[in-house]
Amino acid sequence: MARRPTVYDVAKLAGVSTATVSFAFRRPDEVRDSTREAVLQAARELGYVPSGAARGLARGGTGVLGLQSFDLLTESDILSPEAQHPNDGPPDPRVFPLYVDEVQRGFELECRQRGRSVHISNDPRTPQDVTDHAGRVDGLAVFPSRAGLSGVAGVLESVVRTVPIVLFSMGGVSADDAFHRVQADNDGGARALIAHLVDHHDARRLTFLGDLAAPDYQERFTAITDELATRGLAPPAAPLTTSPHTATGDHTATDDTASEGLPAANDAADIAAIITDISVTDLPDAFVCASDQIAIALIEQLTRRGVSVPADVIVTGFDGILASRVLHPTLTTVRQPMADMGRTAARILIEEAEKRSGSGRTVILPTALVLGESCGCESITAA
Amino acid sequence: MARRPTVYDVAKLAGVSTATVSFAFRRPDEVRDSTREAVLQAARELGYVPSGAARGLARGGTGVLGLQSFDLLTESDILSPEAQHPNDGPPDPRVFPLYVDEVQRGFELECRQRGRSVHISNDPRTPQDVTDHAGRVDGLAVFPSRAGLSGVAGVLESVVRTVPIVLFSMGGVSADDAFHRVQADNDGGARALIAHLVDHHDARRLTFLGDLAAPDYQERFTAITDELATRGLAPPAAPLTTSPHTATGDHTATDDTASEGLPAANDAADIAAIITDISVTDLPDAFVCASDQIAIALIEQLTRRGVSVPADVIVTGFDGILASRVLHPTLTTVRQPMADMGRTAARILIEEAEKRSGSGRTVILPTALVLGESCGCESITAA
DNA sequence: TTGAAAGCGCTACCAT
DNA sequence: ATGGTAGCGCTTTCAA
Repeated sequence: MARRPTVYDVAKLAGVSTATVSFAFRRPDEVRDSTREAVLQAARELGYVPSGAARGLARGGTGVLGLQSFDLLTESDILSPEAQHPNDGPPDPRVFPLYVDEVQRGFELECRQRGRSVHISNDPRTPQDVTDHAGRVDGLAVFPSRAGLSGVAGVLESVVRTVPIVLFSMGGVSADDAFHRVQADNDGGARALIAHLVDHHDARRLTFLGDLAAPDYQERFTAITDELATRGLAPPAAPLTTSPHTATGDHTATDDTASEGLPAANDAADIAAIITDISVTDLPDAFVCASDQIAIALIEQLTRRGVSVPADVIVTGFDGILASRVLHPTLTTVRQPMADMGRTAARILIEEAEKRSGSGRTVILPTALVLGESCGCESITAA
Repeated sequence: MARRPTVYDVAKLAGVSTATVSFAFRRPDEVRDSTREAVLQAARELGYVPSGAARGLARGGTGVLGLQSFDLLTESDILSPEAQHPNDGPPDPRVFPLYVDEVQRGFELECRQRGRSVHISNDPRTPQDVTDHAGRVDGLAVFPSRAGLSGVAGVLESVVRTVPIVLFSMGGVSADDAFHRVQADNDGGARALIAHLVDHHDARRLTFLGDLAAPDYQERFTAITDELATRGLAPPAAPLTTSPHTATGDHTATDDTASEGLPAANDAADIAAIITDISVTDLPDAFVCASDQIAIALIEQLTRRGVSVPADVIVTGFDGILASRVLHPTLTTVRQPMADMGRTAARILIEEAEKRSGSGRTVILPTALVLGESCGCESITAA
């Protein structure tokens, strides 16, 4: 493949200046027709592809929005081995699309509509990864992740001073900073769920499943506890306490070295262990899971051990991902408006990239209780 | 938000040269510890985020791979109005994830694994859009699309001379060029499907549904026709003939002006019209659809008009998207290894970005017949 | 180990 | 309408 031709090459071949070449492309109507044609012709002839880097440099600002995704592979850790096909295989809703995927899709759709392209970057392993990615975009949307470790999150504090950043699902953190936030109404959703479980199913002994290090999960847990208290009920059992390491998604500049040497935190593994250890002989009235994925993995495990849902015990999820509707039993869960969250984030980034206001906005989107078979509200129609 | 600090700012604050700043980041071990610390400290203090553009320019080559996606919105055109929620709503497998989404996911996963980030660009509307996007990446993967219109596809011929490009699902086109191709074994899959329909269900009168302008669809149609001929049967009826405009995904440099003024081709609309017009009184033995989406829309329409599948007529799909497994009746279809296709494309691009060999590779991945309820092979368990 | 300086390819301002 | 040209911010020899 040949060296990429440049404006100079095109200019020479077309017998014009580089300025004219640039204009021919960017301001077609400010160039005489014949000239423009000559330039375009020369460009085609040379296979000229303008360097995005050079352009971005010269103009300052690329029309690109970034999405800090994270390693989806570890997401399936709580699933039974069969579900973890490494390569291809039939579509499995337990693996895709998940929460992140739906949010990402909304983000992409909005960007598409507003003429922006999307830059998807890996789970950052070092602070450098973060700055490198941030340096390529006009704004960055970030999912919470185990990146809270090793100072990766801390760097965001620094980055946000020059690049607009919106944090997904990071409620509960000091909102008095430059970060923008987009989150779901965990509180309202969790309360509605508990109200249903208690008032309608007379559930009293609940067990909560989920790593409280995740801001979202923590919010849900708190709301659940409070809503139970309101009814004079005891807080839910929560077998998983906050991990010793810095909280998932925590982005405060905490002592990095403390967690630097830790093995990658893996709440999936923790959850998996707990699910496996659950006592089948002493079941609560309901397992209230912090996410649909956890609920699904739990049901799978319970079923395997002869416990039937919802006959023997109620199980609820949270998120409302596709799998919660197409697997059986369908999940009683709280749906987050994922696509909307993605779209909102993109919108904020686009606006903010221009206004450059200093303080962060927070948008909380409504959630909705969705009744399914796993609480006994719908009859199970198929296996 | 402050002006983005540059190397110069950091250099000055740290009391070193810009070269040292650069080294401190990119070659940490070639800089004295104390110096490096000073630089890092200064950088943090300033909220320094290195410009990706500048870096890309200076080094030539960004670690980014591009994916030319296309406007998913029009994809749902053949669905009943209810399915076309503009914003959020419960997850609907008829809308997501589709073929492109699964391929995209594979592409992303592979990139993630190989340390590349992904640049997702919109459906190009002008040749410029194509070059602009191509100019930002080290390699580009492209889906077939209506972009064949208005010369958008033609420009790829020019672009491929300087940027590695892999074409998805574009079989049947002259393979003697610089394009790399990743496609599914349409021929084998279609033949297996026909063999099943004819040998097992004794189907003889078939109707094919799908715009033959799509290379994939054309391949399937040809294989179907041939396989039927092999059995001494008549070719399938194909109510939709090739559109008058340049073929979808066609990237040969055809006369642009001819199609320039045309309204955006919309095979979805064509299909929708045909589906609506289908005579309920003169049904074939089976409707062999070019894609799962078409099959699903068809079944929806048939059901609405009192025709039951598979009791009254058999319907088959192609692709094996998630919806084909979770809706009822489940589809008898041919599955493409979508994630693998995406991964393969990424792999090719990464390798090729280095080797820069001149000629294109073509990889054909295997397909697999999947039996479902829509041909009567499985009993329908739920509505 | 660190500094000076020459680009990388494009845009945009100032002339003409 | 077109040309000359000074940067944009970073990397990378080459010297010191």
